[in-house]
Amino acid sequence: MDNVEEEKKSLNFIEQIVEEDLKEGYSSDSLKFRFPPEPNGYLHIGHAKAICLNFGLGERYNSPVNLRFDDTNPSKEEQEYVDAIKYDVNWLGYQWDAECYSSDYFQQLYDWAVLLIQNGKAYVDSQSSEDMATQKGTPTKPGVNGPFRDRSVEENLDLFNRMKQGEFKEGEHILRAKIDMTHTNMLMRDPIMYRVMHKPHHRTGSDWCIYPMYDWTHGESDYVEQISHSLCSLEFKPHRELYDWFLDQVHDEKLRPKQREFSRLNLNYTVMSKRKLMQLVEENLVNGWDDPRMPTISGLRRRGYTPKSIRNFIDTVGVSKREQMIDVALLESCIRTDLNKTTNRIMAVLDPLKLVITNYPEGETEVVMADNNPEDENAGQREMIFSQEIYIERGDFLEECPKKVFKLGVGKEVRLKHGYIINGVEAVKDADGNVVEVKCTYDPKSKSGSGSEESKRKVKGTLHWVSASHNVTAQVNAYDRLFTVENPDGDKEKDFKEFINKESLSILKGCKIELALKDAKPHERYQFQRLGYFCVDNDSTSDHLIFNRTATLKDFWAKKK
RNA sequence: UGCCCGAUGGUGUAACUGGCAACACGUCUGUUUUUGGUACAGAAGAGUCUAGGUUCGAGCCCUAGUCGGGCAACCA
Repeated sequence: MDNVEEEKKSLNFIEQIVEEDLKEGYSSDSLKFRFPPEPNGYLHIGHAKAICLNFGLGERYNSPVNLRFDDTNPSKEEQEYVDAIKYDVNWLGYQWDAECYSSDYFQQLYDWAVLLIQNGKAYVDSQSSEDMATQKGTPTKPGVNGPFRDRSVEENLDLFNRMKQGEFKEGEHILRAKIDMTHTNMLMRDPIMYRVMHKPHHRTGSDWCIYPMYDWTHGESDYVEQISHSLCSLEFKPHRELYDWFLDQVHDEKLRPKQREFSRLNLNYTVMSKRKLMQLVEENLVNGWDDPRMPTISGLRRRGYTPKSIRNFIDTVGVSKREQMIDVALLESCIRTDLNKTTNRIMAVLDPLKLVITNYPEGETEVVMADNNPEDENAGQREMIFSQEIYIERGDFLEECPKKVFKLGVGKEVRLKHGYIINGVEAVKDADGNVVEVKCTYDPKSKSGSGSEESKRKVKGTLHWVSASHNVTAQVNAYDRLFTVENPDGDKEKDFKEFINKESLSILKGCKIELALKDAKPHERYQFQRLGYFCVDNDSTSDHLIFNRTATLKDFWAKKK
């Protein structure tokens, strides 16, 4: 049955490539993938695409997937990021086969570089970066050979060795591959393989003062690990030629990895580059990498997103070679679908307005039963306390309420969910004319679940509520999109930060929550009836409850207005 | 004056590799509902960037354009 459905779903182009390879002789146990983040920042939803693609392939073909940290630039990389990345990948529900580091291969890479020098395929250049840039030409103009291009093997070997020994300052010498300065692909114009860097590395400490560049490192690392399919994003397409050239230099009879490229994921109303996300964090425009407004995995987690919803989202957007600009509405749809089935419903009043039921016996309370989740028969029921004074949502009262609007008004009735049907009598106002309290009457025979005729009446609106003396006060963080425009970095004139939505966070204090949540723990998720899905924040304590709004419910009425 | 990708409803992805353009999200309309949620039923919305060509037949193949993106860091 599962197979039938599997069969029906068409393969994405990467899966088709793998299938093709399998048909043409790859054994199924030769399949191996990898996810290769650079530990210089936190993972975001775009990385989730790469993670789900690679680990998804691993699951599909029962193949190992390595987690490889591409740590060849000690000036940007930190252990903190390594730890955060591992946490995120696990959280998404994936287990890597081996935890690898490009830095594990520094010695092997060095030995191969020596081999290239010996074969006349690499040389030490000793010019300034400006001179080298000039010689490199432009996309439309071929480059020219530099003066050190024909150094002898012996001299190159000696210089390269002394680079490694730390005899030179940064920028004095670099090692370049000797390919073709007139190549139409700029990347093939004698690309740099090593630079001198007197910086401690988060793993190798001060063992090295030369560090390999990405192009030289990546393919050879794939080769060492025997990765069959090395998947990366589209901008690396031109690098493939170089990837293959470098592999040619060291390849023997072992499996030869192949690089293939797919498009990045972009979401509207946010930015997705690590550099820009870093800026938001460093300039305190958000509260850290895990700010619930951030498109980072950690941000989404704190916001209340589930791994399942993210995986489902990634599955839905697909894999192709055209730049995707996905509507956040799709992401939201994914989390709603998940949470609708799994979260218990709770009454929470975010903007409380006191309501007094004048014909309800003063000082009396009673217990009413409430379903935890109408979508889940096994979710059971809980008790709520009903009393004469309760809170309703300020926005649910309109003194003069039109028939078509399902709210409480003076002379207009409404049902209190799991409670009684009430009828508005009077709006009590302060000196400025603000409504501070609403008086109403209730129909004692209309109690929900009582089975009475009165309880079965059709009433236009149903309100959520919480007893005025039986509740817990909480803070609710209501999040909105971080940017006011669909593509904040799409404007050439304006900086993306000019489009930041100043109302992206509304902190609501004094929210009244049903007593059942008084001991709610961080990460717990609930549906606040009629409002949306909420998640207990990391910093929440029983003394100071904090909820983050994950997503609102779909609101037909809000759109209507 | 170059090289490399890409182009299918508003968005994204399909189309059994040449046979009536489908699915999801979004939008709209009903039904049900003690959440203006969910569920259910239905509708609108593209004739596949353009022009040629091959073919009985082209979104798929070929040619030439157009448009969009990428390529000149001692970044990855």
